[in-house]
Amino acid sequence: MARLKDVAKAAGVSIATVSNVLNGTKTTTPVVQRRVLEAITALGYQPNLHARSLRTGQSRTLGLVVPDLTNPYFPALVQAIETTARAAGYALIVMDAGNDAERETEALTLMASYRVAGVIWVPVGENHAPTWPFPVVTVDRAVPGCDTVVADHLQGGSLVAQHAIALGHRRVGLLSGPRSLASAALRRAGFLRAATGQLELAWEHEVPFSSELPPHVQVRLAEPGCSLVVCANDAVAVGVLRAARAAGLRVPDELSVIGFDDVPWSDFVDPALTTVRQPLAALGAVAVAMLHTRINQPALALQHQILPVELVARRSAGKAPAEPAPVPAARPGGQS
Amino acid sequence: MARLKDVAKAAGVSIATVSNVLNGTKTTTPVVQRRVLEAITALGYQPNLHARSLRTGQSRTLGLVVPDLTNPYFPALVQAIETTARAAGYALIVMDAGNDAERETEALTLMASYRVAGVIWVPVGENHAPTWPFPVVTVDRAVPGCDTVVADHLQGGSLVAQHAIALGHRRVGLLSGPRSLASAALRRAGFLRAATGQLELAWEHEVPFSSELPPHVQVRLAEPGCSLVVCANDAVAVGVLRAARAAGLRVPDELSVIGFDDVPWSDFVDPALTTVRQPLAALGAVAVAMLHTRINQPALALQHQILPVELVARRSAGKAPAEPAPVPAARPGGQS
DNA sequence: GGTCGCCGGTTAAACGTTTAACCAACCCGT
DNA sequence: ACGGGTTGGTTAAACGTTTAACCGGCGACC
Repeated sequence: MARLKDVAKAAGVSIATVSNVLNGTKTTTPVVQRRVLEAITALGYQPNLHARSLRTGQSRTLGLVVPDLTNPYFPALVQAIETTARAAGYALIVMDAGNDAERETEALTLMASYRVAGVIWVPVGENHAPTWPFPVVTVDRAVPGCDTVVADHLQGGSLVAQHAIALGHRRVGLLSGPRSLASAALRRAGFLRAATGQLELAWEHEVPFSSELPPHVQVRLAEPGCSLVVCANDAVAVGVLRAARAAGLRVPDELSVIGFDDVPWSDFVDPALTTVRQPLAALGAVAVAMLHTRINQPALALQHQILPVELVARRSAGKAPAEPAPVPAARPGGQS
Repeated sequence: MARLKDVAKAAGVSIATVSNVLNGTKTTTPVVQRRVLEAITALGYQPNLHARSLRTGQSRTLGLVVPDLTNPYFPALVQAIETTARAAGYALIVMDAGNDAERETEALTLMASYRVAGVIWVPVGENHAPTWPFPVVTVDRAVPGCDTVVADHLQGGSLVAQHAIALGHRRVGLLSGPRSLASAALRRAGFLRAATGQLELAWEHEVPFSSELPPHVQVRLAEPGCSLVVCANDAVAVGVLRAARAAGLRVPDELSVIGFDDVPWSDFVDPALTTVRQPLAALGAVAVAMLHTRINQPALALQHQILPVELVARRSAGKAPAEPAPVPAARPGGQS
């Protein structure tokens, strides 16, 4: 490959001059500038970023560590990160932690070897934050010493509750996600807060983020005793859809279902899922923006951004069915 | 960050010695070896790969260029590539071409600047193959000067036909993908070949890879005139599912549907899609293996591997319904 | 018209590695 | 006892950049 030296020789000029016109470090006379640029295109010169990084001590590479690329949540995030990173002049080294804390630290130390300018990190679980030799911004989970950008799960939960109320539901079942995950806990909290006084919690179960529902939940769904099931996840929403079908319950006529995440296929299942959309693209864009400013101004105060989510109403959640006179506890004087 | 020099000083030994024990270049006495290793862990030394690459002229980084990360086909592929690449000691720089040929070449030239050891490339469309300064293996599409690994779309097509025959179908509709894409053309060819003599092609339409079906196909599906629709894609299969539902046709009782790809959610739609699974993980693993050998032996003959696919039978395709005596064209003597 | 400052260019050092070339000491066989 | 091979270590050059330091010439200012 052509080196700076070759360009210099071809342009009849010193190697430093080529470097200068290349990055506009010093002013140059137009004629020599033209000669240099011509030589560059003629030789198809591409700067050696290894050499540049070595010399300048900074690199134009960002790292990205995610727990599991096949999680439908991530592709859109990764895409947004890659696109905005490249637009800002960074390339992206991606590593998959395989949902394993050990492989995750492995990945992060590797990132150190590659001398990335910074990394965007979606932590796999609860974690120690050994301090890394590069700035880190975490996405979706807060980690003590790091900048963070998360979706507003709390708001998401309350949006669900509001929607349920607006549709006229009274008794709802709740399938909440692993309590140990901050995001799941926040969704639950937001939902419960906005539900108090308006919605009655028929039952609640804590389930993993999966469409394979545990047996006791399946039997519960055979006779839900509520008009709406609020799910931790689009995946568990699909599980509920299945269970409902198995029980002969028509969705949404007899039972409404609400998911969370708006994964790409939530519009493909039948009925299409009413769910809460996470601002994946914005999450990614903000993450690289934060990282970029942190790289340039390491001393800045820690940032913590919370991005708004959005309820997308589709067919899986409909109006509450006319109450089958459900044990009229309060008799306001009507005939019984 | 700690440099080789620091380790050397801490261990009371020369910088070259440290390098030697680090990569086992020369034999060293056990005592000095221990001292060096201790110093390394004590200082938390991580080699500067930029410097190493600069010196050795080779890098431990691979590139990956894909048309669109949000395409459900890719995450599993990317994951497989990343995992096997890292196991082989490479990091992976990922770039999304945004389905745009221009951004794609942009990405590839950038890869040159990063001096990647080689790149794995899923080309966005029909293409010129300007020769790149690094080895390239393409996935899913053949490109003249490159090693290639593809799934056996031809076999996939014929598997579909065989399955249809086994289920007793006679008249089928075919929604084939863009003829300009080699993969789509192969699927079609494989299907038609295996179908001849056994299956009657009621109709065929060429559709884009999308679940939004063009209007004329929608009206066709309102009265399909066949017992099975073979789809170019899982996405279009979902489109067919929708149209069938709109037309009041029960799937699979009245109409069977077969997709292609086995995207992650094909098990989530209702009914779960019968489809053809592409060996995504194998594709990725083979791609990096090929690239690895090509990097080490540039002069080898070009490779072209075709990986077997697999039909996964789910609920969307069932037995052919008893023929409603469909205009008995051939009268074997029955009363007319 | 002499001097000062700027302008446009060059020279050379440095970044952190690897590795060829060199060297001292030691072991062994004669 | 002496020389040659081997063993375990060091010195220094090189990879392709950036950038500080240097320098000649030219225009401007007094």
